[in-house]
Amino acid sequence: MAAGAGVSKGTASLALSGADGPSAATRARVADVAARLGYRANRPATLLARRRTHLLGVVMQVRSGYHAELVDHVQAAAEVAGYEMVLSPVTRTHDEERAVTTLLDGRCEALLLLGPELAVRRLEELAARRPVVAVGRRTSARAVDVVRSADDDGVALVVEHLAALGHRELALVGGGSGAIARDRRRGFERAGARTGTRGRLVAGGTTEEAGAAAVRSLLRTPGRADLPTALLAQTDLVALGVLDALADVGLAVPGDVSVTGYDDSPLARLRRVDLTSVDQGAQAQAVAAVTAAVERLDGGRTTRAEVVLGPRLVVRGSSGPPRSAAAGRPRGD
Amino acid sequence: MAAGAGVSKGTASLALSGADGPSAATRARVADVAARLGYRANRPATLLARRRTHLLGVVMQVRSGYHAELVDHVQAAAEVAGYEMVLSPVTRTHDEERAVTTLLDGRCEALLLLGPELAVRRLEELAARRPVVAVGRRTSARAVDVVRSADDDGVALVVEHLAALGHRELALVGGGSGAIARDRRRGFERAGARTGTRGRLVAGGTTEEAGAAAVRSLLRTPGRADLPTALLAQTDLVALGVLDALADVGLAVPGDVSVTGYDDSPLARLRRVDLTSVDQGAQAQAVAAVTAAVERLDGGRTTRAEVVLGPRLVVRGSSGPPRSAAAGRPRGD
DNA sequence: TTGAAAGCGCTAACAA
DNA sequence: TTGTTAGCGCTTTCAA
Repeated sequence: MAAGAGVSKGTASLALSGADGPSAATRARVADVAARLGYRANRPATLLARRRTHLLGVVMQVRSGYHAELVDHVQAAAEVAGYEMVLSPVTRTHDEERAVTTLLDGRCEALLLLGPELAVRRLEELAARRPVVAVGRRTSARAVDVVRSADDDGVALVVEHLAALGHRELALVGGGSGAIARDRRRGFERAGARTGTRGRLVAGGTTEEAGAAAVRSLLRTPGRADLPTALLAQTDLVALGVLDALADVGLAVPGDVSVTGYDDSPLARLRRVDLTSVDQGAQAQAVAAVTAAVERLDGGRTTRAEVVLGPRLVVRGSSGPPRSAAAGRPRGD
Repeated sequence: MAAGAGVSKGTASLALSGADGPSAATRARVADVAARLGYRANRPATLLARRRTHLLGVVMQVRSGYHAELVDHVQAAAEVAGYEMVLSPVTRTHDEERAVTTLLDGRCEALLLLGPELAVRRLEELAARRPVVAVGRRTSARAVDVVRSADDDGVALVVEHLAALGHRELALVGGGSGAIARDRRRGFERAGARTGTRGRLVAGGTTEEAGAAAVRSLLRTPGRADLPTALLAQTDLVALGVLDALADVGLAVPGDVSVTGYDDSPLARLRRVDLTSVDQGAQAQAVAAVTAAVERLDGGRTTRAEVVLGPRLVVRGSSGPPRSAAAGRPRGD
């Protein structure tokens, strides 16, 4: 290739990478020969020889639609920043640790972990070696940058929306012990106090079935008269379970009960589901995550960054005024 | 690292890779030092030095849930075969051509393309350089192996299921000019002839909205009396649109009209959707695709392989006997 | 502005 | 069984 253009290997390398040195004429000649030969640099060789790789490693849950969306935007943001994204999926046979190891071995300069579930001490070990950004999840790991949306505010938006519709009895469905669940619970409680609504918590997991089970347990509770008029599910998937269980017992949504989800996943947008939900802003998170990594790599930042983005309420057909409120008001307001 | 164990670099390399040569004692010592130092081989260097990379490149549509499922299984199958999977996602900023280029530059030994949309001549160019497997999509490209499920048989399964329920008037919704659509149409027509059902085609795309539009156009057709009693959507997503449009006009499913989808995506499994669909067997396709690649790489196969897997009907709540059949039979059969 | 040469961290062939 | 050596295909100094 270099021989074909009558220049040395080194000059060809400079010409192709666009570095300054070679004259315009040489540049053109090299580009020409390269194109004619279909020349492409050997990636491993380039990566080995270069001082820096400009590789951003991303660990994603391959089955997660939300992660897919993030990855899409990270890819774009990385390119703008002059980096290349390398994907390492968590699958049935490759857990998160393995995914991270693959990226490290591949000489990625920074790690973007989507919804990481690694132990805090492991995160800290990693962060000691290179920039680590946790996306979508709070972590106490020092030196790990965090990009997430304000889960408490997100739930608060929902509570305020429901309160404005006239709901007074709310229930938060789902939970668990994670940081996300904790934040959402806190937002729920504070917003409840602020809006004068009564809120209760109903245990539940993160699956459709868990949502359905939560509703069934709620219906078994004595004093059915003061059932909540609105159910806030912690994720869209849980909300689907809630919707199912309500349909099973003949309760209308939003007539008898309003239901909301969280994530604004493609599911929520389906007309058949039409779920009021909370958009966490995948693009903004992706951009912030790439920015955080690049700031450490090129900007010399060494202090911890925590970027908390504002969520956005997306109102759809699954939430409406409660029966009592509708009855108590003049028709057609 | 080699120094630490008191052996040469070469011996250490052999010991770590498990090749035979080093004695058990040396092996242990090297493993020990490596573990203590947290030594990990530099991937680009390894890839550059090795004769073979044992890398299987996979191009996927990052937003596709079906591709995600395939990737999950490909990862597992590749590992069993002694290969490593490298993912190259198609995103908003990286088209399929770019995704392929990335894999080629990275010295992948074979390419698994999920639902490829590259031109036939481009596929042939690629296949001239290394094994290429098209997954889920027929192609006339010579030398490109194909792994797909029998789309005609899949639709035929649905037709037979509906015919057995008593349906006589069917409609296939969706289509387009692709190979997949063509196969499904053919299966629809042949199975229709075989089962004595009358089938019509309703144009439609591959989105939810297209499904809804198809139903609306069908309802505008004069002679509403002989509307089809069952609608076969070409994908689950299209089926969702169909379900919505039917609900809009107050037609019950499956009471008034039965609806079926295709893909058996997570969507179809949602209880709120509960869609009769066709499972294409992601795991079997993944295994077949990896096998095809490995046969060429290690088995010396040079003839084209086309693996056509049998789809599986998954009956759910969206299909049932037509009103007329139900009325014509004794109650409770 | 260019060429020559060293070296990135490994593997693999060959000698010992 | 082990050490030595020569690359793998690039990038990046340093001289010219």
